[in-house]
Amino acid sequence: MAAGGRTPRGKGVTRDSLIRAALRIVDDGGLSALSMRRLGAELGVDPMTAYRHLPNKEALLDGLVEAVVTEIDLGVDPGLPWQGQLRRLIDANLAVLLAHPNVLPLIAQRPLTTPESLRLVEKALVIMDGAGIPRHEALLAINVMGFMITAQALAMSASVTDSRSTEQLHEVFSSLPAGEFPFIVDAMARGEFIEDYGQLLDFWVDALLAKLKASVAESGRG
Amino acid sequence: MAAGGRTPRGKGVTRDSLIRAALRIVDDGGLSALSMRRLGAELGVDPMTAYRHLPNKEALLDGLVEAVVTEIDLGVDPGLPWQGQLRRLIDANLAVLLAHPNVLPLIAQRPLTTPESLRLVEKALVIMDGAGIPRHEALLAINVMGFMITAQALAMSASVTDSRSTEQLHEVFSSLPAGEFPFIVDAMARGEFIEDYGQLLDFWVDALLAKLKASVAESGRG
DNA sequence: ATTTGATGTCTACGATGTAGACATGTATCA
DNA sequence: TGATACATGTCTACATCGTAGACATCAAAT
Repeated sequence: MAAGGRTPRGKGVTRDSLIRAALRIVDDGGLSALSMRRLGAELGVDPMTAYRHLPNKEALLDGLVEAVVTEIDLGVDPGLPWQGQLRRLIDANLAVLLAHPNVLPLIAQRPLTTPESLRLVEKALVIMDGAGIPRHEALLAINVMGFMITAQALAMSASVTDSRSTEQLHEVFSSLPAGEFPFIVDAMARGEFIEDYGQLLDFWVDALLAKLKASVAESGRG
Repeated sequence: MAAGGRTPRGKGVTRDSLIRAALRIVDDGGLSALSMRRLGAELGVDPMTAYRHLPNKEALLDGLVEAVVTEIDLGVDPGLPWQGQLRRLIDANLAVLLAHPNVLPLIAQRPLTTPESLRLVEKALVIMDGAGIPRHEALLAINVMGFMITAQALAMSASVTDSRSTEQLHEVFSSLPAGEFPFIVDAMARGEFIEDYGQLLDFWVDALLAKLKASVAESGRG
């Protein structure tokens, strides 16, 4: 049974099927729903089976992050100006992270040095090089982008998921000593606190692109 | 015994002493070293004692974050230009995070809406208001600062702590298919990858301050 | 003197990650 | 063909975790 070219030994569990099962569990149950026992159950298999394909749970989590990062669509229209190309990359990255909000805490804590995320880095380097941005500045910008995209995704998903963030947050703000936090209370009263995180995205992307543009001008002069 | 004005019931365990003990444990054993049992041992007390002062472990972790954030020195010289004042705030914040690198994963995952971190927000708002920065832009900038300071601290502490980041990272890079990642490999060969994270800090702070300056100019015109 | 409430202790439960021995079936080689 | 090795899945077991719930102790309030 289990059709396929190769005769599959056992029940056909692989590193890949384990990671995809884990992603399913995390996507609709949160990180805390993912235990090795639950993972085994998802595949109808003994919990210990996973350990034939992964050294430990940490490796499973690494695989989760890798799987999500691989989903990022790196296709950008080379006809766009470099700013537009970078923005596309950012949006694509953000979209994927928001599609798997429960994986975000993992992504936030792992270095972005896996081969998968390096594809993204390479792409950004190509774009920036074409724009005449000095290599050093490009690498700095890539770091900032990586951090901010994750942070942006965390903020956006938290504002949707957490019942606290929208509801209890207002409560916290309302009970602030107005004498001690005049500006915050005032901003709160005027409803100036950020609710549209798209504005936050535009803000920092704009700041970053402006900085890069300036560095092009400078190095061009030199 | 246990001198003090009030007659202390029991062994003098308080929410405060628990959190300080927890911070000690985490600071020199990592987050994984912090268990309720270990916490009890640190104070020479039954593990369950903590539950008389905290509803659950989550609350303990919240307390840890709160304790660290409270350490931030908010004193800035009002004689400095507003850019310098903001930079001081950033540096002070960063310094405290780096003093407790093991708490960083917690900070990265919690919303910055605790009363303690609001003191920092208020301070930043005051400075920016004095500089004529529109309230809306100020709030956006504060968000970016919060995220980037945490990310910066994570990057800096990881480059020190993780044996991977300095050592195995070079190994990963060396074994890259040069045909597929020409720019990365090239940058690697020239030693252009970031090692001094101070440059990263300067880079994004500069980008942010420039953006704010521009928004002052614009709103002044309008 | 009696009650009350706060604090600390003890025991116990279910869940977790994973080590180690064992079973089973396929591929390899004599 | 039969013997051997290896890969895969299973089973049992253990230490550790967070924490519920009953109990003990003792100062403060009545």
